[in-house]
This record gives sequence, C-alpha cells and structure tokens, in this order.
Amino acid sequence: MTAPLANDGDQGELQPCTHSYQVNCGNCRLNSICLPLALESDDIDQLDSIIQRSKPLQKNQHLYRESDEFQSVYAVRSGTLKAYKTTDDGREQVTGFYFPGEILGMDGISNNTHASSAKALETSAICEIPFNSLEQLSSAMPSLQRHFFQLMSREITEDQQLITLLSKNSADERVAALMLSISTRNARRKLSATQFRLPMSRVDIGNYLGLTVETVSRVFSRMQKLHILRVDNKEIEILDTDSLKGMANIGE
Amino acid sequence: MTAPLANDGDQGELQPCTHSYQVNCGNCRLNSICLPLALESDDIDQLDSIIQRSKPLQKNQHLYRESDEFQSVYAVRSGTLKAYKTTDDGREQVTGFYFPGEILGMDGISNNTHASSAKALETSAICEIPFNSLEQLSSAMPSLQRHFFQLMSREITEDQQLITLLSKNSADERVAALMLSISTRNARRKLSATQFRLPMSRVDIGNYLGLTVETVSRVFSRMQKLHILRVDNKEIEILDTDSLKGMANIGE
DNA sequence: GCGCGGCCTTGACTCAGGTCAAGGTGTTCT
DNA sequence: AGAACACCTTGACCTGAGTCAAGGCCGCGC
Repeated sequence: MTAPLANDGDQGELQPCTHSYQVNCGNCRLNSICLPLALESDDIDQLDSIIQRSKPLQKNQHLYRESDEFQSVYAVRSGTLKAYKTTDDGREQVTGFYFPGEILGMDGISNNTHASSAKALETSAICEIPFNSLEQLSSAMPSLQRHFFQLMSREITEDQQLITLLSKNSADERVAALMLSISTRNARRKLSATQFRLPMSRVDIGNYLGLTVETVSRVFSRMQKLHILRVDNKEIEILDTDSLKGMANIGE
Repeated sequence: MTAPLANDGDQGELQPCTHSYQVNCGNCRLNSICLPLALESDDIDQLDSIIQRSKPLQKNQHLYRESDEFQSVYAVRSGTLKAYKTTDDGREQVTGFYFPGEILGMDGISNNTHASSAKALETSAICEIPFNSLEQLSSAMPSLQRHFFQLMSREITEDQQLITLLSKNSADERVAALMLSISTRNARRKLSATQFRLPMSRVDIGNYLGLTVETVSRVFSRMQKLHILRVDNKEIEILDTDSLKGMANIGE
C-alpha cells in the first residue's frame, strides 16, 4: 500500500486536487458509499491497484460518449456528472445524475458499447475501474462479485423508481421527489440534507423529469410561495421536509 | 450431456407440459436467447444442475411479490409475466413484460428483497435459478459471470429506453414502440413478427406506457384507421411495419 | 339460452403542462 | 466597466391526454 501523502487523505470532494492523485480506496472518505462491503484490507488494496485516477474533468467535458467502446466503469470522487442519451431525432434524455461515491457506466456492459454519454456538470474527479480487471478480481473475490451484482441491481431499481415517477406523478411530485433524492444523497455523504447547491441547470432537471424548463421554474416558485423551499437560483434550502415529502407522495 | 428425452426437446412455449419437467438447458430451444454465450456443454450441464423447474404458474398467480425475500432469478420458458410495483398510494406501475427466454427478478439482488411483484398473464412455465448457486458457479465460470453482468446491464439499458419513451414521446409513439418491441421479441423466438396475440390487457399496456386505457384504445383505433395495424381485440396484425416505425419515431 | 361481469371502445368535456413570447439576472470575456 | 450570452422566471394561450359517462362485446356460470 502506498502511504497517503500528507494532504490528500481527506481531500474529499470540495477542492479536487489538481497536483496529485495519491488518493486510495483505503483512505477515501467515500468508501463507505462506494464500497459498502466490509472488504478485508488486503482486498481493498487489490481493488485499489486496478483503479486508475486521472486528472479531473472540467465542466462540460465528457467522461464517455454514447457508442464509445466500453472499457471501464467509473466512480465519482468529487463533482457531479449527468448521463444522457440522444434520441434519433436529436433530442436529449437525461437518465441520471451522479454524485460523489456513486458509480456510472454500467449500462455499457451489455454491448461492449456505452449506451449513454456522461458529461461533467462541474469540475469532477473520477476513479476509473477497468472492467476486465474488475471481472477477474470478482471471480477471485466473491464479496466483490456480489457487490457489483448489487450495484447493478440498485441501478435497475432506481431506474424503475424513475419510470414510476414519470408515468404516474405530477410535475410537483416529480420535482419534490428529485429534491428529496438529492437531500438524501447529500446526507449519506455527511453534508447538509436541507441546504445545497444544485449542480445542474433547470433544463437538465426538466429533461430528467420529463418536464419543460418553464414548468420546473413554476414548480420552484410555487414551492417557495408555500414556504416549502427557499430557492435562490441554484441554492436550495428545504424549509419544510414533511410538506416536501407530502408533496412528493412517494416512498423514499 | 444428457440425451434429450423423446417428447420434450421441442416442447416449447405453446403447450406447457404439465406432466413432466424433463426439459434441460441443453435441449431447450430457447437457450440461444436465454444463454447467448457459447457455453461449453460441460458448463451447460453444470448450470442445468442448479436450475429448478416446478409446475407451471396459472394465470394471475404470482411468481414473487414485492418485499418477498430474494432467493432466485427466473427464466420464462413459456407464457408471459408482468412485473409491477405498487406505489405508496396503492396504484400499480407495470415495469415490464417478460416473454419466453427472458430473465426476471434481478431487481431483487440489491436488497435481498424483491423490488417488484411478478404475476403470470397466462399459464406460464418457469425455470428458477437460485442466486446463491448462480454466484458460486459464476465465480468458477468467467463466461457465466460475464453473461450475468450483461443481462443486468441489458435490463438497465431497456429501462432507460422506457424512461426516454415515457418522458419524451406521445401516446402514439409509445404504443407503436411497444408493438415493435413485441414484434422483435417474437421474431427472436422464430415466431411471426407481424401477427401475434397480446397476452396483456389494455389496462396493463396503458399502465406500462403511462397512459389511460381510453387513450390506448383510441391509439389502436387510429392506427387501424390508418391501415398500420389490424386490431381484433387482442389479436394484432402489423400491416405496415415502416409506417409503424415512423410512428414510433425511435431507434429499435 | 340468458344474465352477469370483465374488458374494450367511443364521445364530450376539462385541465395540467407545453408552447410562445418577453423580460430579468448572473457570469464571463474583453 | 460593459457587452454578450446563458440561464431563469413569468404571463397568456393552446392542446394532448385524462376524466367521466355510456354503451358494446365476449366469455362464463347457471
């Protein structure tokens, strides 16, 4: 195991380190999200050894593009990414937002080709996990194999949540649900569950939720009028979580 | 490899055999769909040995229910199933239809709990694949491990297709897309791509596509008037595949 | 054969959210 | 500092799909 360099241990997501990438899985403060399994530290070292950390992605840079050859899955170390598909007639469908600790790119496994594109919404640091090595390691480490099955299964259940949301819920409910989802994911990372900055634009939100920008904007205004949210451009404060949950009208 | 028994080799999906379950993966005519990998025949035998075939499910019987403990994934041998989630306020969201050769239940892996329910739309024969055994076998058989990663990844990309459909497409486009999807899946099983019987009700179709029954019905009428489809209750004939594709306005 | 219940279709009306248009605000580049 | 641009908000209007209501069709049990 490489010894962690002085300043990098808790570097975390806020100021991506541009001069050194000596983070490792053992000292990464996201590993409880990214690797929820109680891996043996030997195992962590093995996993660590296949992971590649390159220099951060700038805002709007692509991590991969639809129809690129699939080589790796990726873990977000800092920043945020959006995944999206382009439809035949050129429109975009945002299929997900990825926050630190979350894994993306798994939709490329089935065809050896990425089924969506992924683009940084802000400067973002990424861990690249070459899939071939991951497969080999998984065969040798049942707990890792299981972990990846679980990760993929979670992606499926989350997509199904979104399907239900799109198919059954009103604009208010959709936006409320997204705010709650971001809140929960923030809390998992030990950040505020009630105050945060949205990394994505209103267009992206609308696109993800199957709404127009105008509608998203009107919903925010409405929620603000009802004192459920304070909205200042991208800064969000949840004033009344219970009402927000009521408005979302869904599980989570 | 065991020699196929006299009558069971091509038993197929039409008349599920209620008196004998001596089908095996080696002689199953769906194995090119279900196991697209060129497995060694030794490997197939091993896989075959962990698969359990029980008696067929009758119409409306559940294969599993939301929040049941997750034990197995399932392959459809004959018949059709629908998977659905029940929302907090008691409404249903159909998340998928499963035809012979297709695998369901993978959404249960992440929590050891099924995230949806699965119910037979008609009498259906099922192969049960206990997940623990599958995991063990996967560790020993890299090609099987890869195959399951791919299957799960395919489920993800299909869900993302549906997300896009729900979020961006009109009622006409949604129904057209579903008809094409069923047509393609029929063709894979060497059945007619242009004539088939819908195993699901209009309610289920509407529910799956985020539409009301009335709208689904109106779309069918419209397509019939345009001579794209012939619709006689559940019997569908595609008269003009190109127009249907035009109407669907999507990739597949 | 008849009556009942489930499923499907059609019509008339309503409304949530889309579209179009205008103006505001914040950020970046020179 | 100022211009240019990207992004956000609000209003007025329109429309596709939902709702409500009625009637038809088909299969099943008696």
